[in-house]
Amino acid sequence: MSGSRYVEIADALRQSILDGEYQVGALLPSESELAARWGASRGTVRQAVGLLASEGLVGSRQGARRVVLRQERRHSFAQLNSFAQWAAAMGCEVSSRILERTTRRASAEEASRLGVGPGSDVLYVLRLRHLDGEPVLVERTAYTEWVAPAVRDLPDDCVSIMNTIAQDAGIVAHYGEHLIDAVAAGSEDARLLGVRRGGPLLRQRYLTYTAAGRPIEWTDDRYLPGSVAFAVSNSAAASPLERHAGPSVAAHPLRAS
Amino acid sequence: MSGSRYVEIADALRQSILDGEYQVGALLPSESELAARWGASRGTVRQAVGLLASEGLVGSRQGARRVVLRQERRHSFAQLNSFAQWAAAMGCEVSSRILERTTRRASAEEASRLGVGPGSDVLYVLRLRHLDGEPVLVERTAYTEWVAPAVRDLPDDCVSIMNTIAQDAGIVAHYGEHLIDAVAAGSEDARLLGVRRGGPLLRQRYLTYTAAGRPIEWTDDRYLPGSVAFAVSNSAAASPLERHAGPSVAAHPLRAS
DNA sequence: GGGGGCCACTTGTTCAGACAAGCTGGGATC
DNA sequence: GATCCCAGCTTGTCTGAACAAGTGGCCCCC
Repeated sequence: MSGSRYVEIADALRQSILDGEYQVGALLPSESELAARWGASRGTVRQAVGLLASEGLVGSRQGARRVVLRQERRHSFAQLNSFAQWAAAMGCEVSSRILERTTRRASAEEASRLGVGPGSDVLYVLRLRHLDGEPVLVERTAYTEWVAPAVRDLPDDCVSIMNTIAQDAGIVAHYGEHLIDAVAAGSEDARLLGVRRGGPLLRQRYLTYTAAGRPIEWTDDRYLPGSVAFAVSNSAAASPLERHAGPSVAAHPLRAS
Repeated sequence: MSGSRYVEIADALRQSILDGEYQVGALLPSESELAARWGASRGTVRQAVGLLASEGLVGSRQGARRVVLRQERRHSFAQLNSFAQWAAAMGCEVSSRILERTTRRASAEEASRLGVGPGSDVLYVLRLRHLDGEPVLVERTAYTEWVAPAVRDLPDDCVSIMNTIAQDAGIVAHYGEHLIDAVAAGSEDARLLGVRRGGPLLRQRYLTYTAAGRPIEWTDDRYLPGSVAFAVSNSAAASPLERHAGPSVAAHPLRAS
């Protein structure tokens, strides 16, 4: 693993922070010292600490040593695409059941989001997902036509559709755009989640793409309030240096259209 | 803008994308070509495109040219701290009114979040904020004792407390941690926002720090549903396996504690 | 025509060195 | 004793070079 030296260094530093070797508020060693200690160049060390900064674990100001901001682990935004992956990482037992699976004409919004013609067909899937046995999430997804064959024959209790079609059909979600807001529970939501109609639900709608920028699916997730929250760390000086890394994430409140 | 060379290059590229010179799905020039065109080294160009990637505008895969993912502007997560700044950038008229301002003992949660003793005082501020004349946000903030003097004497209609205390007292929020979920409107929320009690509200709670990691405030914002949504772009880059994160921002659904 | 392999191109990673800009602490000064 | 200034440290930016690894297209062969 670790194909990369800077990931290796970042992993070690992260572990030191998580283990409490560096307390919150403590100063990290200087880049030169870390470079010497690891036998790497300063540029490589900067990629490593840049990774940690992007995770919100450490902060930095020009001229002063880097500071430890947190000692808890945060998972990547990359996992925002996968409820199953996130739940597994949190140590929760997750299960899912597909309640409906039909091919139908795309709605105007679906067609627009997925970038297909208004008359195109999509595969509509309704799923109810549980966390530790409790129903917490109603998921409504529209898959584009070219993805549909990979999804059509999956078992109803498939835990992670994303993972499965990635392995079986080589369809990997590389990018995602998410819209998060609150919405009143509809009658179907209320019945499935066991809440009162009109009560608050946390809604996450998202579009995923392949690495080449081809849309895969448009999903509407509705969470039981209190079961999950979205956590975000940000930094004013968030200038992503050479790190390519990844996942970059840009976000901000948007006016609902 | 004076800033740095790579910011200058990023600004120019961003403008080209926004202007439609590069359409969604189009390929950007290679790094070498950009470097030659700008008379900069490849490293500097990589910093520039890394910035765009962190904004979700472009994506990249090893071996293939960078692709344009979007042509709309997205603001930085940095503005997540400031409703006023964000609204201004969106071209909306924003106004605020402080309805209550009292010094009282910190609640257990406030003390814990702000890292102060359970007996400490905080300055509690209740604000109602409008967008284009409509009330959309109820804001409840607890300021730590050392910040309180800068906030105590602000006028009731101060549009941006963050900006004002940054200019007047030099207190600048450098980092932030945000928790986003949905909650039922309480009776005070319902009265102020003009919704039914128990109806859905989008809640954003956040803690801001100075550059040195010192907590400034703990805030509970409740938005009228439909008035705003949070938008997030993510990219599952480099690491084929799980873990480590994104760049400028790390976030993910968290189980509410 | 279809399949396979080769190759040029592009991005990812790393290095070593240089200067600019901001911070900190200690010493000199008032 | 309080204040100011500076020298040294640390992070931010930039250069030029090199190799590794993945992509895409072209060409050849079957």
